[in-house]
Amino acid sequence: MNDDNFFKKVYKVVRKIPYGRVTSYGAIAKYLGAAKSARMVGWAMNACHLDESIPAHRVVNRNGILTGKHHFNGINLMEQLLVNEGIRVKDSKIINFEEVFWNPCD
DNA sequence: AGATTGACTTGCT
DNA sequence: AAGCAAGCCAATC
Repeated sequence: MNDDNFFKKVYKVVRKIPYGRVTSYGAIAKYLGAAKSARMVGWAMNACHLDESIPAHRVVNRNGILTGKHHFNGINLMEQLLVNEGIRVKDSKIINFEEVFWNPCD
């Protein structure tokens, strides 16, 4: 595979997230075989600003909370995007998280 | 070069 | 039930 780096793998998975769906850092990390490396997923997202094709707003923590919204252009942007995709977000938290959750293994 | 932080998660007490 | 600690790897100070 051309994705030798953890980051590359993360990017690939995140890019595969379907519209109107979200996933969690742990789910991605776990899918990559490093369940404890959820932080690295976050780091990858931090660098995702270099790649506009990565829907980082569709990646939240396992609680469905938009923990990384502070890293976006605007505090509301992330929440706005999710709501725009039909995801019910309230106070930086996804209401129907289980409904919109997307498992990379699927 | 060593220490600290960071968009997290899981497990034990 | 709630709080604290450890683990992951890379980047920054």
